[in-house]
Amino acid sequence: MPQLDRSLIADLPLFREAKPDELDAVLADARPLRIARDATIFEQEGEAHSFFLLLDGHVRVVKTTPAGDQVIVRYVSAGEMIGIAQAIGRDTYPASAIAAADCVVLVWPTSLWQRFIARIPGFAATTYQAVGVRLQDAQARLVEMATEQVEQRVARALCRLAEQSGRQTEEGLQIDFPISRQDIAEMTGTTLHTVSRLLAAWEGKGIVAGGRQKVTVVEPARLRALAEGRAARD
Amino acid sequence: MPQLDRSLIADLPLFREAKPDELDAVLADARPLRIARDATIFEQEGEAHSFFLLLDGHVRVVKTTPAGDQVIVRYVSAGEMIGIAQAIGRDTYPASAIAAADCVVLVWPTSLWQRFIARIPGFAATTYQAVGVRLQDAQARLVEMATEQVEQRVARALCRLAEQSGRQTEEGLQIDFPISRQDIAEMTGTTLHTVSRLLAAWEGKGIVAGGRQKVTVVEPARLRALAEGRAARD
DNA sequence: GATCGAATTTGCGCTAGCGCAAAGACACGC
DNA sequence: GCGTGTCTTTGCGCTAGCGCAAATTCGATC
Repeated sequence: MPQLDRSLIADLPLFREAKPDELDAVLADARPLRIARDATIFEQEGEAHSFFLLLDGHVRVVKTTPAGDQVIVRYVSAGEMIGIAQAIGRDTYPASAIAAADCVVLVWPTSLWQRFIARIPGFAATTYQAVGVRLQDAQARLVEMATEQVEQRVARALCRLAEQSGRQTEEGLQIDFPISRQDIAEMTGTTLHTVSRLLAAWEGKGIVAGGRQKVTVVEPARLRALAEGRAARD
Repeated sequence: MPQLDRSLIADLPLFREAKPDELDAVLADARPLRIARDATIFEQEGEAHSFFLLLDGHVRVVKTTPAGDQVIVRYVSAGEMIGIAQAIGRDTYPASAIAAADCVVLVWPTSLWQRFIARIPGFAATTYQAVGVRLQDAQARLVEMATEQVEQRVARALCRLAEQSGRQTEEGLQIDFPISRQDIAEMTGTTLHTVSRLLAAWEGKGIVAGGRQKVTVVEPARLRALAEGRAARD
């Protein structure tokens, strides 16, 4: 059972307005859980009986088509909630969540959702706002998928990942969890082959550095230029 | 000034739980507005000073990229709200709204949003739920864009339009507002040329019937089969 | 009903990027 | 240290669908 750092949780925007005793009551209802890398947290179309707060690690949210293709809808970082399907009126998860690295989550039964809303001031507002942000994000990606070439989309995806979860190393800004070419392909609607070729080309130009399940952005500015369709000089 | 049918408005899910006098108070604050086809209701990146309820007509919500490409994010039918950017914490519209047919809308100044939330029970819940539905929809389209071929995407778009806004005619299920090949292309991330070719092919098979700014679905079942990737026999 | 402009159709060449396949490279367990 | 499986790289052919351009049709306007 991982040890909870109460003060860290209290600092989350989600609980900014919560009174300490209410927060404690709510935390007492939570079950902390360690989740190993690649383990499934919940399954697409599965019954939504829990919601989660990601305390540590990274989670990949994936949709699978009837044909079996997978698309990565988003990556979740610590401090965000996942599995809040019931918040938007669904009783089944619209996607699967898979630990992209070892994770620590807090789990509540769905039945407590209403109590959350009622007892934690600001919780509803923050949560619904987060849904709005996700909508904006999804629409932005829709526009990108519709108008941009593969190279641009991959560059953009890497920029996002590096900004959201980049760790500074001596080599550059490294993505903080294992990510394969296949994963990048599933974020951008292409194939791992094309991603591999692109990364190889960029590595040749010194923009990124690759590795097994690893990507490091060496020159963020040039990658961003690619992402925005500004032709990189040479 | 169009004449308001109060009972029609009161029947909307949005106001299902509103008390009659509160509803009247809120409607008194509204400015009804006729909007001619192709007129802009609000502009992307424009300051969000109003929100709208679409009473009649159809509205196209469009995002424009820096490169000038347009993508149709969704079509709005009567009874839905538009321009609720401030509800999700933005002070500028993330997209443009253009009347796809002659429209009647109710307009409120953004400053009244909080009053709406406070005075109309169920309004906040319904609205946020609608945002959730849009998110689901956007993610579903993202998956489609990432995994499906153009033919499938166009078939799907037509299915959606026909279901959402189809009017039964002797020829088949006709989309209820003027829609060009270009529009369909902007919904599906392709070009008007490809859409034209696809429609011509389908028309030859008797699945749809075309026309200038007009599409009629003659055999919905076969179109759906195409949309779901089930190979249509011949 | 003649004119004009916008929407649509159609042809043609071209290429981005997919699909398949095979060959490396690396991590991990024994 | 060795084997094994997974991840990655790379080559090669092919095609879906784009871009360009020209011809055509249809509505609207005067």
